[in-house]
Amino acid sequence: MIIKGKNVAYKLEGKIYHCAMDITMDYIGGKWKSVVLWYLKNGTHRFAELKKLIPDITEKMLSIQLRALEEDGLIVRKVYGRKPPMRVEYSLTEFGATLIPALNAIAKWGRGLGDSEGELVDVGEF
Amino acid sequence: MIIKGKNVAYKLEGKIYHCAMDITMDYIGGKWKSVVLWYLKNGTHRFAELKKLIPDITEKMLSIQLRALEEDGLIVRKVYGRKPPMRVEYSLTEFGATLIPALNAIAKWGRGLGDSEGELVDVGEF
DNA sequence: CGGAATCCTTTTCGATACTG
DNA sequence: CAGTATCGAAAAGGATTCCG
Repeated sequence: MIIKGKNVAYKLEGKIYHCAMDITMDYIGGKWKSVVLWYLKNGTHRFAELKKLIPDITEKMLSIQLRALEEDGLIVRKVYGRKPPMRVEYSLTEFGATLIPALNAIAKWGRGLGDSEGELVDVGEF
Repeated sequence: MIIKGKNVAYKLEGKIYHCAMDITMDYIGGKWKSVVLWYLKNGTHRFAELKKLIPDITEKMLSIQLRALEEDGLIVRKVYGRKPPMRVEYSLTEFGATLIPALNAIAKWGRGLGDSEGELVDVGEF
């Protein structure tokens, strides 16, 4: 990032970013985060629901992603009940909701490509 | 992705995607691709120019990312001259240009966060 | 129900050195 | 100038089992 002949960068939470893309990608990058956010975009979901919506993710990965997203302040985790059959719900925070336009743009491009170049396949066995 | 009670997915170049986010992320995900695309968005750049614009990337990584982006059809590589002091230019393809709205949305969010929460630091030593 | 623990494999990343 | 080659470290991802 070059401003008026000087090399400058953003410093955020101790990390240096030379480019705004980097910042966003640090929040939504990786294989799963954007997908999880996508499904939380339209409302609250429980752990098992997310696992069903994202069949290819393992529970371990889902757990890791949810905790990372929570640490970043993008989602909230709410626990109902304290004994084993408990209910945990995840939803976007207000901060997380600011990502929605970007998420929509990303999904729109993917959908466009999928519709024009790809084919729909049935994966009903899930 | 659930349509009328059936589980369907996109199949694109042999890969299965359950979610449109996935498709896009396959093209722009990872640590460097989006940054490279960002700098090519506004015009052609040479290898060494990109290296300067993205100080933290190694030549190896830059090379790998550029080849991956080329394989995906997002950028073109043009070589001028065939003997060692040669000139190689990279630029977005028409297909790559369709990503610009999404890239803009991603950068906008990062910039917003950087401006409100981060600080600008001088990294003039580059 | 909603994970955590463990172990393992795969992929990515980075430093350094070298080349047509 | 624009990369490759090589190596090793680190991170990401996956399968399975177990637990409050």
